[in-house]
Amino acid sequence: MTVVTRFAPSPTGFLHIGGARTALFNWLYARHNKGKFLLRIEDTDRERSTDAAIDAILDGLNWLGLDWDEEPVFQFSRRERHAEVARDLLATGKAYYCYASREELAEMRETARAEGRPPIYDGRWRDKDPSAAPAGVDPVVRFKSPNHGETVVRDLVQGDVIFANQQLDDMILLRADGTPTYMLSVVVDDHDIGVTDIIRGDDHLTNAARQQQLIEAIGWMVPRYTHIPLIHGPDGAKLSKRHGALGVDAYRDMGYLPEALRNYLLRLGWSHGDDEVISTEQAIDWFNLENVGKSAARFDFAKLENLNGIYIRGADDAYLTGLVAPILAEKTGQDISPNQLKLIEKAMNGLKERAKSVNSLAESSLFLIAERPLTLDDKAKSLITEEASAVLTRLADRLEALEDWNAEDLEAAVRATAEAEGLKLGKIAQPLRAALTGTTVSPGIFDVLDVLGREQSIGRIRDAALA
RNA sequence: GUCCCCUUCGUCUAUCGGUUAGGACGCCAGAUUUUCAUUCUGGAAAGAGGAGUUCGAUUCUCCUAGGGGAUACCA
Repeated sequence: MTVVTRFAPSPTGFLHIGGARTALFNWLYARHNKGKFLLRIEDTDRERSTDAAIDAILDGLNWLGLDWDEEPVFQFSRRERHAEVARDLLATGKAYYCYASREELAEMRETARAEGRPPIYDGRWRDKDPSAAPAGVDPVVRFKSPNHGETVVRDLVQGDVIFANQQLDDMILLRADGTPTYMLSVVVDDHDIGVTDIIRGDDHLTNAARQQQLIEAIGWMVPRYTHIPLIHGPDGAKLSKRHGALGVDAYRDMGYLPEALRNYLLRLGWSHGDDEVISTEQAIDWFNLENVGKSAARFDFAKLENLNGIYIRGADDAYLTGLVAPILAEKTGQDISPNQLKLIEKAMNGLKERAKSVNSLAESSLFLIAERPLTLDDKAKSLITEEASAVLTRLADRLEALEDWNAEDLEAAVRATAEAEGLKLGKIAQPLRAALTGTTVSPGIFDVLDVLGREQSIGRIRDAALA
C-alpha cells in the first residue's frame, strides 16, 4: 500500500517554524516511500481563517521546496460530507443529541476539577430519551465513546500510548449550528483522502486517541500515527514570537537559505549518525520515523547560522547574485544594472566565503556598486593617514603603469610597492582596502582590485589619498 | 486538578548492557593569513536524583524531581 501523508495547517496565521518541520517530515516520509504528500487546508474556523494566511502557507512551502501532490483540499468545502457521517452515526446509535448549555458545561467542569476528577463532559444526555429535549434549544451532536476499557494509540515515535476510556469524554461532532468540528472533519477527510500515515505535532497525541475511537466506531481503518515532539524556544518554554515562532518568510527576510533552514529543521529531532550537512537527496534517501527523537528540541539560531554559512559558501555564484540583487536595490533605492550584476557575480566567490546570511552578503557587496567618491567608515578613515596617502599615491602611479589588470600582476605590483616603501604588506593593504571599499573588511585585496577594474580602483585610491 | 509525554556537554544529538560516553554548533587557545572570514590543530564541557534487576548499567524496571503537552460548540 503506497504511503500517503498530509500536512494540514489551519490558515489562521503564517507558516510557523514548527509547522514547517511537520510539513518537512511528512514530505520526506512520502518521498522516501515514493508515496504521496497531500495538503489540506483546515479552514473550518471561519472566524479566524484568512486568504492571506493560505497564501503565506503556500508561499512558505514553496520557498522551502516542499511540493505537494494533487490539489489542496479545503476542509470547509467538505462540511456536507462530514455532517453526513455524523448523521449516520446518529442513525446507528453511535452518536446522540446533547442539549446541555455552555453554562451548564462550564459548571460541570468546575465541580469535576474541584473534586479531583477529570474535567470532562459527564454524558448526561447520552442515554436520555429524545422526548426529554428542552424546547427551543439547538442541540450539538456528541460521539458516544466507549466508557470502559482503554484505547491504545500505536505511535511510531511515542510507542504504545494507553488512555483509559473514562478519561475521554463524548466529544462534539456537530456544533449547535450544524457545522462539523475539527475532530470529525479530520477523521473523515483523512479517511476519504486515503491518508495512511499521520505525522503531526505531539500536541495532538490525546486527539489521536479520541479520533481513533471515532474511526473504530465507524469501522474504518486506523492510520499509522506518528507524533513528533514540538520545538521549544531557547529557554525551553513553548516557542513564542520572540524566539523563533516566526513565519518562514521571516527567516527568508533574515537572509537564511531555504536549503539551510531545511537542513536545520531536519536535524532538529532527527539524526542519522554523525551526519550534519545533509543534502535533500540524502535526506529523502535516509529519512525514517524510527530516528525521530522523543524529546522536544530547542531552537538554536547559532547553529542555523552556521549551517547557513556552509550552504552559502557552497552555493552557486549566479544563484547568490540573484538573491542579493533585490536586497541591494532596496538598500540603494535604485535598480541594479546588468553590469553591476556582473561585477557582483565576479566578486561573489570571495564574498560568500565570509557571509553568514544573504543579507550580510548584500551588505558586503555594497562597495562594489558604490559611487565615487566613497564615504569611508570611521575605522577606514583612520587608516588613511598622511603617510598612507603618500604611499597610496605612489601605489596608484605604479598600478597605472601596469599593462595587464589581473590579480596576479596586481599582487606583484602591490608587493613590490610594499618592498620599495620598506613596509609590511599589511601596512599597505589595509589603507588600500579602506580606499577601495570604504571599510576595513573585504575579500582579498588583490581580488578586489581585479574585480573593481583599473579605472575604479585607481580612481578610488586617488580619491582617498587626496581627501 | 486530571491524563499523556519527555530528561546524555550551554544547545542539537550518537550510543540500541561492557566505550577513555562519540560528533556538531557555540565557547577558549593556537596555526595559517593583507583585513574579516574560511581552513586546520588542541581544549574545557554531559548521562536530573534515588532505589532496584544484573557479574556489569547512560542503556532495562520503579519512585521522586523538573520540563512539556492535552484537557473548548479552536484547529
